[in-house]
Amino acid sequence: MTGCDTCVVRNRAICAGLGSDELAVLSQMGRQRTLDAGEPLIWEGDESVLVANVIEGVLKLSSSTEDGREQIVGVVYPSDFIGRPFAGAAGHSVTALTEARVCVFARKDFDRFASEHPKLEHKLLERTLGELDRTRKWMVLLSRKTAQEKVATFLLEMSDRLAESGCEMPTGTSLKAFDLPFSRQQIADVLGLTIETVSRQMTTLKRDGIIGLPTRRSVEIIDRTTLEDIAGG
Amino acid sequence: MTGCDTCVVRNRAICAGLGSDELAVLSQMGRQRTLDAGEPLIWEGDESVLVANVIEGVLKLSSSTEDGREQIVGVVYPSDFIGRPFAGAAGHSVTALTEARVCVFARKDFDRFASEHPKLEHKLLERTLGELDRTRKWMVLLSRKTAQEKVATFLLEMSDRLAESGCEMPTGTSLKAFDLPFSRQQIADVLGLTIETVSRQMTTLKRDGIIGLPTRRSVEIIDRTTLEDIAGG
DNA sequence: CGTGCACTTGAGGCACGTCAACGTTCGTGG
DNA sequence: CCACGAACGTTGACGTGCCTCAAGTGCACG
Repeated sequence: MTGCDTCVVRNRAICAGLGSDELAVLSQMGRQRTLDAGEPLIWEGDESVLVANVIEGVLKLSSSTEDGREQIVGVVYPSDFIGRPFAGAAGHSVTALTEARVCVFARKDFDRFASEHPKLEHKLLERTLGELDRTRKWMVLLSRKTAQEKVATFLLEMSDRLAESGCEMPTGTSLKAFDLPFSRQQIADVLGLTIETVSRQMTTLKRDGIIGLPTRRSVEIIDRTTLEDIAGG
Repeated sequence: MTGCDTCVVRNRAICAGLGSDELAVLSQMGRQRTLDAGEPLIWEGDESVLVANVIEGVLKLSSSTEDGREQIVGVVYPSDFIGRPFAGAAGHSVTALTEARVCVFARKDFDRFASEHPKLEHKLLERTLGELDRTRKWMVLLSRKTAQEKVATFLLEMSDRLAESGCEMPTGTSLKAFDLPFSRQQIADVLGLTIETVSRQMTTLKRDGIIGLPTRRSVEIIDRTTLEDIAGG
């Protein structure tokens, strides 16, 4: 039964800023849960019964059209918040991409606690506003960028966000080489492309010496400047 | 100098739920401003100096790639909130589509007031969460739907949101005929299409007797069921 | 009655999707 | 430890939906 005191995201998640007495109450309400890669946490359309903080791992938020075309509408990393407080239904599914550890709360308990703790709501508001900014930026990518630009942007964003969440380095750094938490299919789902197109773009970038692909799940950014030029916007 | 008491969005905007004394303070901080159609309120990348409530009219939130391709990332209606509290820079431009009336606040004043009034922050949080839901739903449309589906979805959404914001009718109704606050170019920018493609799809829907186009700015939904089928997802 | 802008319509090209075959990695059981 | 099969990824050939470019057409303005 690990307490919040030892939580690795203690100072970055929405819990930051709470006093130790408040934290004690909150930790009574929550419980940790581990997820295997591929394991779902929340299903699209289900009643919104739980919310959570990501402690470790990467998860996807996805939504599908009636005929089964999937689109990943968000990706969350350690210290990010999951779920939909103050509403009845979940607008999207949440699924672990890697092994993950999350701190889960019953939504109703959390709603009540949040309503009584303005500091927490403030943190949550800031986080939600940031997520909205990021989502809107992603909309431009989805509708106005070419496949080449999309893949380049994706690789750069991955390198930045993994560096942030890994957090062994000063903020502002980005990784030169890293393991993708995504399969090719999932990359396609993030970018609104097909698996074949993603594969072709990756191969092209590799052939041009801009990136390296040591194994199927790992990427090395060789010429970041050029990659940024290609990413554009 | 119209006060908040007589404000038409008084009970729907984030101000709802504030006591009359608090409202008095808030109204001291804000001032009403009218905008002509096409007039900008906030520029992308500018320092975030103001936030606002929409009282009347429709405004677009837009973002562009470096080479000038524009994407509309959101559309706001009466009672909606505009701007980015708690952050330095605006991620997107805000421009009036119709004549509009907004209630403007200096961002710093608003930030301070919000931090001291949990009820206001709570309303803002709910609104932001709702906006995030809507934005994510729109992402699926942008990346996974065909031009035909996009236009159909757009027309249905317009009819719903204009009915809501007009608010002379019970909630849940949608308009059968209405005036578009958008030019063809702007519709294209919302849907991530070109003006020609939008025009062609509209013509097709008209030829098939699903919609009517009495004038270039007005739309009549003749066969809503079929339109919903086409919109899909 | 022109002039200009918003919109429509048409012809043609290209980026990406589709379909299909093949290569590679990895887990499983003999 | 190797053999096998399934899942994942790559590559190629081809089709098509939307974009591009280029003329019209109709409506609103002086």
